[in-house]
Amino acid sequence: MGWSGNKRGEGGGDSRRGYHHGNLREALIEAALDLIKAKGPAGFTFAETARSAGVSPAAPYRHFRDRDALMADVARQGFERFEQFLSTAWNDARPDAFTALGNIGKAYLAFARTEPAYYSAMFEAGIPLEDHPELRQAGERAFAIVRKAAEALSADLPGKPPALMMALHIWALAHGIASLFARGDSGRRSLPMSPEDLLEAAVLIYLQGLGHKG
Amino acid sequence: MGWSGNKRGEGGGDSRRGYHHGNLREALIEAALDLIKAKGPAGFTFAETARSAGVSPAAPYRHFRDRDALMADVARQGFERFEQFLSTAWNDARPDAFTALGNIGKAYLAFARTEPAYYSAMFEAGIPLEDHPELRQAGERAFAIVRKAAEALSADLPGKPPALMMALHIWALAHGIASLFARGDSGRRSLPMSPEDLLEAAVLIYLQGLGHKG
DNA sequence: AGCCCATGTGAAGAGCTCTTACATCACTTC
DNA sequence: GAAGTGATGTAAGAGCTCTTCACATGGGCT
Repeated sequence: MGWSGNKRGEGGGDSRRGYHHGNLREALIEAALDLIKAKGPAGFTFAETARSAGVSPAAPYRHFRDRDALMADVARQGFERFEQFLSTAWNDARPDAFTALGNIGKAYLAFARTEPAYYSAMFEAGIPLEDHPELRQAGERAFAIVRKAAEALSADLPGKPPALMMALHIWALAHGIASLFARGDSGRRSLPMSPEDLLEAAVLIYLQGLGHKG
Repeated sequence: MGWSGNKRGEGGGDSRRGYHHGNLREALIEAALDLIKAKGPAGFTFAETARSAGVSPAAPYRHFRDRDALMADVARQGFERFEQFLSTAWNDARPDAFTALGNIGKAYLAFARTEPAYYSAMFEAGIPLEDHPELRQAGERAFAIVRKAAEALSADLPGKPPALMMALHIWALAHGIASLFARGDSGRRSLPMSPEDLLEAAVLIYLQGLGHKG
């Protein structure tokens, strides 16, 4: 697991000084991200990733079993960053739960917009979750942030609506808006308002429907 | 355009007696749908589609410029069916607008579940809309059904909230739930309730937030 | 009947995947 | 420190698939 350190005693931006790359695993993931960003999740091959990282086509097989394993690792890393991102936005319900939930929504859309490659790998690459349990777990950890927020809000609402249901509704709403309207810069559809405003309005209406005092 | 009739006279299920296939374009689309259903939108190739239709690998190039053109045509056909599906569910606001909107939601999820191949081609294939204007138009015609429903509901709500915004919210919600929870039979995540119930509850809460009398 | 062009075929070139044998380096052990 | 050892990368190649060419076929029009 401890794959974080670069083995060469670094001294500069010089990328490959010797025979060994030194950090090929990370370099492959970065190359894959660039290719996904440029040509979509289906638009890259194992050999192309190797070429892009400056190694022979056989080298990646030392680190990943096949293309899907690389894609799954990109997605797993994406979910971990996503969890961080959402957790920072939630910021332990500060200044208050309602505002913090709004920040989660903005963070969700910001992630989809600024990290389209991760977002594609996570949600659109079609990786079978049953073959990659660690990927499923990473996704559930990210969802847990939204669920925690829903629990905090539920406590202040009349009748204490089920937090899991609220979390699923909010996640689906954010995901739907991100998928349909906030992908890449060439937005897929024109809108009368920004995706962020659209999501904020939806969440506000939804919470009012649950008895939140606007 | 008149591509409906089979040119060869005979009777019988015999598929290709002569040199020409007779209806290759439609056969390729059907083969592509089967392959998308089996292996995902990225899991088929032009040559494989040809093989599946029983012709040589070069034959499809007479009907579609490349793989993307075939995929775009599948998606366009999918949007047209989708529009029909939603329109039937709406049924001109019968028996009443609220019930009919619920039927649209159920139809949305039913389409995603029973036609996963079309759904994948429409929303997950990553076809650039700017390259295929007829595809964008087909998508907008389908969205217009939801917008019509939103307009009917808005008229009965206090303050007449903007129908376009309502339609976008409902579409995003349905799309998010379909993408996350109602894909294929190997559902991606376990749920405490069916996707249909989840969506129905969300729409109900949302409309209550807009002042709908439950 | 005969021309014409839409439609389909077959062969060839390019690229990808994955394997096997070998080369090189980092770290350990004496 | 020097040799051993395992991890990491290279080179070469078999088998496959995709895509493009020139060529074959036959339905429809005059």
